[in-house]
Amino acid sequence: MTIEEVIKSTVKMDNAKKVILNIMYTQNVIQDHFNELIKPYDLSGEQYNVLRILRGQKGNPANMCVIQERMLAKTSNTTRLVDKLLLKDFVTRNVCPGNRRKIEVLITQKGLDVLKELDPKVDEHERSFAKNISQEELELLNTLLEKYRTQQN
Amino acid sequence: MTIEEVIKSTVKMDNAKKVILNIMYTQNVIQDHFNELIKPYDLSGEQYNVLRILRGQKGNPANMCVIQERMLAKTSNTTRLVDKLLLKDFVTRNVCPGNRRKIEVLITQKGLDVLKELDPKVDEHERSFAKNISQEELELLNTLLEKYRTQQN
DNA sequence: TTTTAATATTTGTATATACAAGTGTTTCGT
DNA sequence: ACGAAACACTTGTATATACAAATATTAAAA
Repeated sequence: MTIEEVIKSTVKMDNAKKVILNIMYTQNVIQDHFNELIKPYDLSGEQYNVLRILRGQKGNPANMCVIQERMLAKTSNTTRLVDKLLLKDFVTRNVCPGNRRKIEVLITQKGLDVLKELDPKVDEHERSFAKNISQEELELLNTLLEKYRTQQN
Repeated sequence: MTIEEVIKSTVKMDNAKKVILNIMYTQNVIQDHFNELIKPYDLSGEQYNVLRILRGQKGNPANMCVIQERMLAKTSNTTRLVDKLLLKDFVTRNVCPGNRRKIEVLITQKGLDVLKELDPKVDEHERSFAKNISQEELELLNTLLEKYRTQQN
Protein backbone atom coordinates (compact mmCIF):
# COMPACT_ATOMS: atom_id res chain seq x y z
CA MET A 1 0.00 0.00 0.00
CA THR A 2 1.53 3.34 -1.01
CA ILE A 3 1.45 6.30 1.33
CA GLU A 4 -1.03 8.06 -0.97
CA GLU A 5 -3.43 5.16 -0.59
CA VAL A 6 -2.99 5.17 3.18
CA ILE A 7 -3.96 8.80 3.60
CA LYS A 8 -6.39 8.70 0.64
CA SER A 9 -4.67 11.62 -0.98
CA THR A 10 -5.97 12.75 -4.33
CA VAL A 11 -3.28 15.27 -5.13
CA LYS A 12 0.22 14.44 -6.33
CA MET A 13 2.90 14.82 -3.66
CA ASP A 14 6.60 15.34 -4.23
CA ASN A 15 9.14 12.82 -2.98
CA ALA A 16 10.32 14.95 -0.07
CA LYS A 17 6.79 15.09 1.34
CA LYS A 18 6.13 11.43 0.63
CA VAL A 19 9.24 10.32 2.48
CA ILE A 20 8.24 12.26 5.59
CA LEU A 21 4.75 10.79 5.58
CA ASN A 22 6.12 7.33 4.85
CA ILE A 23 8.51 7.47 7.79
CA MET A 24 5.85 8.85 10.13
CA TYR A 25 3.31 6.28 9.07
CA THR A 26 5.72 3.34 9.10
CA GLN A 27 6.77 4.25 12.62
CA ASN A 28 3.09 4.20 13.57
CA VAL A 29 2.57 0.75 12.10
CA ILE A 30 5.64 -0.62 13.87
CA GLN A 31 4.63 0.93 17.16
CA ASP A 32 1.06 -0.37 17.02
CA HIS A 33 2.40 -3.84 16.32
CA PHE A 34 4.87 -3.61 19.18
CA ASN A 35 2.26 -2.30 21.61
CA GLU A 36 0.09 -5.33 20.84
CA LEU A 37 3.05 -7.53 21.66
CA ILE A 38 3.85 -6.03 25.06
CA LYS A 39 0.27 -5.33 26.13
CA PRO A 40 -0.02 -8.57 28.19
CA TYR A 41 3.14 -7.64 30.10
CA ASP A 42 1.83 -4.39 31.52
CA LEU A 43 4.75 -2.44 30.05
CA SER A 44 4.69 0.64 27.86
CA GLY A 45 7.10 0.91 24.95
CA GLU A 46 9.25 3.41 26.76
CA GLN A 47 9.29 1.30 29.92
CA TYR A 48 10.48 -1.65 27.87
CA ASN A 49 13.12 0.56 26.33
CA VAL A 50 14.43 1.59 29.75
CA LEU A 51 14.61 -2.05 30.85
CA ARG A 52 16.61 -2.84 27.73
CA ILE A 53 19.05 -0.05 28.50
CA LEU A 54 19.44 -1.29 32.07
CA ARG A 55 20.10 -4.85 30.92
CA GLY A 56 22.73 -3.48 28.55
CA GLN A 57 24.59 -2.17 31.59
CA LYS A 58 25.50 -5.76 32.45
CA GLY A 59 25.16 -5.45 36.20
CA ASN A 60 26.33 -1.86 36.52
CA PRO A 61 23.74 0.69 37.61
CA ALA A 62 22.72 3.52 35.29
CA ASN A 63 22.09 7.11 36.30
CA MET A 64 18.96 8.92 35.20
CA CYS A 65 20.91 11.01 32.71
CA VAL A 66 22.56 7.93 31.20
CA ILE A 67 19.14 6.36 30.68
CA GLN A 68 17.85 9.61 29.20
CA GLU A 69 20.63 9.91 26.63
CA ARG A 70 20.19 6.34 25.42
CA MET A 71 16.46 6.60 24.88
CA LEU A 72 15.06 7.25 21.44
CA ALA A 73 12.64 9.91 22.64
CA LYS A 74 14.89 12.23 24.57
CA THR A 75 12.05 14.23 26.03
CA SER A 76 10.46 11.45 28.02
CA ASN A 77 10.29 11.89 31.74
CA THR A 78 12.78 9.37 33.05
CA THR A 79 11.90 9.85 36.71
CA ARG A 80 8.30 8.82 36.19
CA LEU A 81 9.19 5.98 33.86
CA VAL A 82 11.49 4.57 36.52
CA ASP A 83 8.74 5.14 39.13
CA LYS A 84 6.49 2.82 37.15
CA LEU A 85 9.17 0.17 36.82
CA LEU A 86 9.89 0.41 40.55
CA LEU A 87 6.22 -0.26 41.38
CA LYS A 88 6.45 -3.49 39.39
CA ASP A 89 9.76 -4.47 41.06
CA PHE A 90 11.54 -4.49 37.71
CA VAL A 91 14.23 -2.08 38.97
CA THR A 92 15.82 -0.75 42.15
CA ARG A 93 16.69 2.89 42.75
CA ASN A 94 19.33 4.24 45.13
CA VAL A 95 21.18 7.47 45.71
CA CYS A 96 24.71 7.23 44.34
CA PRO A 97 27.14 7.21 47.29
CA GLY A 98 29.93 8.94 45.36
CA ASN A 99 27.77 11.81 44.11
CA ARG A 100 24.56 12.29 46.02
CA ARG A 101 22.93 14.22 43.18
CA LYS A 102 22.91 11.08 41.12
CA ILE A 103 20.58 8.09 41.28
CA GLU A 104 21.63 4.54 40.53
CA VAL A 105 19.02 2.46 38.76
CA LEU A 106 19.52 -1.29 38.47
CA ILE A 107 17.41 -3.95 36.80
CA THR A 108 16.18 -6.75 39.11
CA GLN A 109 16.01 -10.48 38.38
CA LYS A 110 12.26 -10.04 37.83
CA GLY A 111 13.03 -7.38 35.25
CA LEU A 112 15.57 -9.62 33.54
CA ASP A 113 13.04 -12.47 33.55
CA VAL A 114 10.33 -10.44 31.83
CA LEU A 115 12.85 -9.28 29.20
CA LYS A 116 13.94 -12.87 28.62
CA GLU A 117 10.35 -13.91 28.12
CA LEU A 118 9.87 -11.06 25.66
CA ASP A 119 13.10 -11.61 23.71
CA PRO A 120 11.80 -14.20 21.23
CA LYS A 121 8.59 -12.24 20.68
CA VAL A 122 10.53 -9.05 20.00
CA ASP A 123 12.83 -10.92 17.61
CA GLU A 124 9.80 -12.24 15.77
CA HIS A 125 8.33 -8.72 15.70
CA GLU A 126 11.50 -7.37 14.14
CA ARG A 127 11.76 -10.19 11.65
CA SER A 128 8.10 -10.03 10.63
CA PHE A 129 8.73 -6.64 9.03
CA ALA A 130 12.04 -7.67 7.53
CA LYS A 131 10.67 -10.84 5.92
CA ASN A 132 9.49 -9.10 2.82
CA ILE A 133 12.78 -7.48 1.99
CA SER A 134 16.32 -8.70 1.35
CA GLN A 135 19.38 -8.18 3.53
CA GLU A 136 20.84 -5.86 0.90
CA GLU A 137 17.66 -3.79 0.91
CA LEU A 138 17.66 -3.63 4.72
CA GLU A 139 21.21 -2.32 4.66
CA LEU A 140 20.29 0.18 1.99
CA LEU A 141 17.32 1.32 4.05
CA ASN A 142 19.59 1.87 7.04
CA THR A 143 22.07 3.82 4.97
CA LEU A 144 19.40 5.97 3.37
CA LEU A 145 17.68 6.75 6.68
CA GLU A 146 20.97 7.74 8.26
CA LYS A 147 21.79 9.94 5.30
CA TYR A 148 18.30 11.42 5.27
CA ARG A 149 18.44 12.29 8.95
CA THR A 150 21.56 14.38 8.48
CA GLN A 151 19.89 17.69 7.85
CA GLN A 152 21.55 20.48 5.93
CA ASN A 153 20.73 23.41 8.25
CA MET B 1 25.40 9.51 12.77
CA THR B 2 24.57 5.82 12.72
CA ILE B 3 21.79 4.44 14.88
CA GLU B 4 24.36 2.60 17.02
CA GLU B 5 26.02 5.91 17.80
CA VAL B 6 22.67 7.50 18.62
CA ILE B 7 21.74 4.93 21.24
CA LYS B 8 25.38 4.37 22.26
CA SER B 9 25.06 0.65 21.67
CA THR B 10 28.14 -1.45 22.26
CA VAL B 11 26.80 -4.74 20.91
CA LYS B 12 26.37 -5.57 17.23
CA MET B 13 22.77 -5.44 16.02
CA ASP B 14 21.38 -7.24 13.00
CA ASN B 15 19.86 -5.28 10.13
CA ALA B 16 16.26 -6.06 11.04
CA LYS B 17 16.71 -4.48 14.48
CA LYS B 18 18.68 -1.57 13.11
CA VAL B 19 15.99 -0.71 10.60
CA ILE B 20 13.30 -0.60 13.28
CA LEU B 21 15.39 1.64 15.51
CA ASN B 22 16.36 3.80 12.55
CA ILE B 23 12.75 4.35 11.57
CA MET B 24 11.63 5.05 15.13
CA TYR B 25 14.48 7.45 15.74
CA THR B 26 14.17 9.23 12.40
CA GLN B 27 10.47 9.79 13.04
CA ASN B 28 11.44 11.31 16.37
CA VAL B 29 13.91 13.68 14.79
CA ILE B 30 11.38 14.76 12.15
CA GLN B 31 8.66 15.27 14.73
CA ASP B 32 10.85 17.32 17.06
CA HIS B 33 11.83 19.53 14.13
CA PHE B 34 8.20 19.94 13.09
CA ASN B 35 7.04 20.70 16.63
CA GLU B 36 9.59 23.52 16.79
CA LEU B 37 8.14 24.90 13.59
CA ILE B 38 4.50 24.99 14.70
CA LYS B 39 5.11 25.92 18.32
CA PRO B 40 4.48 29.66 17.72
CA TYR B 41 1.14 28.84 16.12
CA ASP B 42 -0.39 27.13 19.14
CA LEU B 43 -1.10 23.98 17.16
CA SER B 44 -0.16 20.40 17.92
CA GLY B 45 1.06 18.17 15.12
CA GLU B 46 -2.20 16.25 15.04
CA GLN B 47 -4.24 19.47 15.02
CA TYR B 48 -2.24 20.66 12.03
CA ASN B 49 -2.83 17.31 10.36
CA VAL B 50 -6.61 17.65 10.83
CA LEU B 51 -6.55 21.16 9.36
CA ARG B 52 -4.66 19.80 6.34
CA ILE B 53 -7.27 17.10 5.85
CA LEU B 54 -10.07 19.66 6.08
CA ARG B 55 -8.39 21.94 3.53
CA GLY B 56 -8.08 18.93 1.25
CA GLN B 57 -11.87 18.68 1.27
CA LYS B 58 -11.96 21.84 -0.86
CA GLY B 59 -15.03 23.39 0.71
CA ASN B 60 -16.86 20.16 1.51
CA PRO B 61 -17.28 19.28 5.16
CA ALA B 62 -15.69 16.15 6.58
CA ASN B 63 -17.27 13.78 9.08
CA MET B 64 -15.39 12.67 12.15
CA CYS B 65 -14.84 9.20 10.72
CA VAL B 66 -13.48 10.61 7.45
CA ILE B 67 -10.98 12.69 9.41
CA GLN B 68 -10.08 9.66 11.50
CA GLU B 69 -9.33 7.41 8.53
CA ARG B 70 -7.10 10.00 6.87
CA MET B 71 -4.97 10.60 9.90
CA LEU B 72 -1.64 8.86 10.26
CA ALA B 73 -2.27 7.92 13.90
CA LYS B 74 -5.63 6.23 13.67
CA THR B 75 -6.04 6.04 17.42
CA SER B 76 -6.11 9.74 18.10
CA ASN B 77 -9.26 11.11 19.63
CA THR B 78 -10.81 13.10 16.82
CA THR B 79 -13.56 14.64 18.91
CA ARG B 80 -11.15 16.30 21.27
CA LEU B 81 -8.80 17.35 18.50
CA VAL B 82 -11.69 19.11 16.78
CA ASP B 83 -12.71 20.62 20.15
CA LYS B 84 -9.35 22.31 20.34
CA LEU B 85 -9.57 23.61 16.79
CA LEU B 86 -13.07 24.91 17.47
CA LEU B 87 -11.84 26.91 20.48
CA LYS B 88 -9.34 28.65 18.18
CA ASP B 89 -12.03 29.27 15.51
CA PHE B 90 -10.07 27.24 12.97
CA VAL B 91 -13.09 25.02 12.21
CA THR B 92 -16.87 24.89 12.50
CA ARG B 93 -18.84 21.87 13.64
CA ASN B 94 -22.45 21.05 12.80
CA VAL B 95 -24.75 18.06 12.92
CA CYS B 96 -25.22 16.60 9.44
CA PRO B 97 -28.83 17.27 8.32
CA GLY B 98 -29.06 14.10 6.22
CA ASN B 99 -27.79 11.78 8.95
CA ARG B 100 -27.99 13.21 12.42
CA ARG B 101 -25.45 10.75 13.79
CA LYS B 102 -22.80 12.43 11.72
CA ILE B 103 -20.95 15.67 12.35
CA GLU B 104 -19.82 18.01 9.61
CA VAL B 105 -16.51 19.69 10.26
CA LEU B 106 -15.42 22.56 8.04
CA ILE B 107 -12.26 24.66 8.03
CA THR B 108 -12.79 28.41 8.52
CA GLN B 109 -11.04 31.26 6.74
CA LYS B 110 -8.95 31.74 9.87
CA GLY B 111 -7.93 28.09 9.63
CA LEU B 112 -7.05 28.47 5.96
CA ASP B 113 -5.04 31.59 6.75
CA VAL B 114 -2.92 29.89 9.37
CA LEU B 115 -2.26 26.98 7.00
CA LYS B 116 -1.24 29.40 4.27
CA GLU B 117 1.17 31.12 6.61
CA LEU B 118 2.62 27.73 7.55
CA ASP B 119 2.88 26.35 4.00
CA PRO B 120 6.31 27.75 3.11
CA LYS B 121 7.71 26.79 6.50
CA VAL B 122 6.43 23.24 6.15
CA ASP B 123 7.88 23.05 2.63
CA GLU B 124 11.21 24.17 3.96
CA HIS B 125 10.95 21.62 6.77
CA GLU B 126 10.36 18.84 4.25
CA ARG B 127 13.13 20.01 1.97
CA SER B 128 15.65 20.45 4.77
CA PHE B 129 15.70 16.69 5.30
CA ALA B 130 15.69 15.90 1.60
CA LYS B 131 18.60 18.23 0.81
CA ASN B 132 21.24 15.68 1.60
CA ILE B 133 19.89 13.01 -0.66
CA SER B 134 19.12 12.71 -4.37
CA GLN B 135 15.68 12.40 -6.01
CA GLU B 136 16.48 8.81 -6.97
CA GLU B 137 17.41 7.98 -3.39
CA LEU B 138 14.20 9.60 -2.12
CA GLU B 139 12.17 7.44 -4.47
CA LEU B 140 14.11 4.39 -3.41
CA LEU B 141 13.48 5.24 0.23
CA ASN B 142 9.76 5.48 -0.46
CA THR B 143 9.71 2.16 -2.26
CA LEU B 144 11.71 0.41 0.44
CA LEU B 145 9.54 1.77 3.25
CA GLU B 146 6.37 0.70 1.49
CA LYS B 147 7.79 -2.74 0.87
CA TYR B 148 9.06 -2.99 4.43
CA ARG B 149 5.66 -2.08 5.88
CA THR B 150 3.99 -4.95 4.09
CA GLN B 151 4.34 -7.55 6.78
CA GLN B 152 4.33 -11.25 6.06
CA ASN B 153 1.90 -12.59 8.69
C1' DT C 1 -43.96 -2.16 14.17
C1' DT C 2 -41.18 -3.26 17.83
C1' DT C 3 -36.77 -5.14 18.93
C1' DT C 4 -32.19 -5.72 17.71
C1' DA C 5 -28.04 -4.57 15.55
C1' DA C 6 -24.98 -1.37 13.40
C1' DT C 7 -23.08 3.19 12.96
C1' DA C 8 -21.21 7.72 14.45
C1' DT C 9 -19.68 10.22 17.89
C1' DT C 10 -18.80 11.55 22.76
C1' DT C 11 -17.32 10.94 27.45
C1' DG C 12 -14.70 8.94 31.44
C1' DT C 13 -10.61 7.38 33.26
C1' DA C 14 -6.02 6.16 33.43
C1' DT C 15 -1.65 6.88 31.71
C1' DA C 16 1.87 9.36 28.97
C1' DT C 17 4.22 13.34 27.39
C1' DA C 18 5.93 18.30 27.23
C1' DC C 19 7.77 21.97 29.44
C1' DA C 20 8.80 24.95 33.18
C1' DA C 21 9.85 25.60 37.82
C1' DG C 22 11.66 23.73 42.08
C1' DT C 23 14.99 21.10 45.24
C1' DG C 24 19.19 19.42 46.77
C1' DT C 25 24.21 18.72 45.78
C1' DT C 26 28.60 19.75 44.00
C1' DT C 27 31.95 22.77 41.78
C1' DC C 28 34.12 26.98 40.82
C1' DG C 29 35.76 31.72 41.39
C1' DT C 30 37.25 35.08 44.44
C1' DA D 1 35.22 29.82 53.21
C1' DC D 2 31.38 31.94 50.85
C1' DG D 3 28.16 32.88 47.23
C1' DA D 4 27.12 32.01 42.50
C1' DA D 5 26.76 28.81 38.95
C1' DA D 6 26.32 24.24 37.21
C1' DC D 7 24.48 19.77 37.64
C1' DA D 8 21.18 15.85 38.51
C1' DC D 9 16.99 14.89 39.43
C1' DT D 10 11.97 15.70 40.84
C1' DT D 11 7.52 17.86 40.84
C1' DG D 12 3.57 20.60 39.03
C1' DT D 13 0.59 21.56 35.50
C1' DA D 14 -1.39 21.38 31.15
C1' DT D 15 -2.24 18.75 27.30
C1' DA D 16 -2.29 14.40 24.60
C1' DT D 17 -3.22 9.65 23.94
C1' DA D 18 -5.31 4.93 24.71
C1' DC D 19 -9.09 2.28 25.53
C1' DA D 20 -13.51 1.14 27.14
C1' DA D 21 -18.10 2.42 28.02
C1' DA D 22 -21.96 5.42 27.08
C1' DT D 23 -25.21 8.00 24.10
C1' DA D 24 -27.80 8.99 20.11
C1' DT D 25 -29.39 7.87 15.59
C1' DT D 26 -30.37 4.93 11.78
C1' DA D 27 -30.94 0.44 9.48
C1' DA D 28 -32.29 -4.23 9.53
C1' DA D 29 -34.87 -8.34 11.24
C1' DA D 30 -38.66 -10.73 13.08
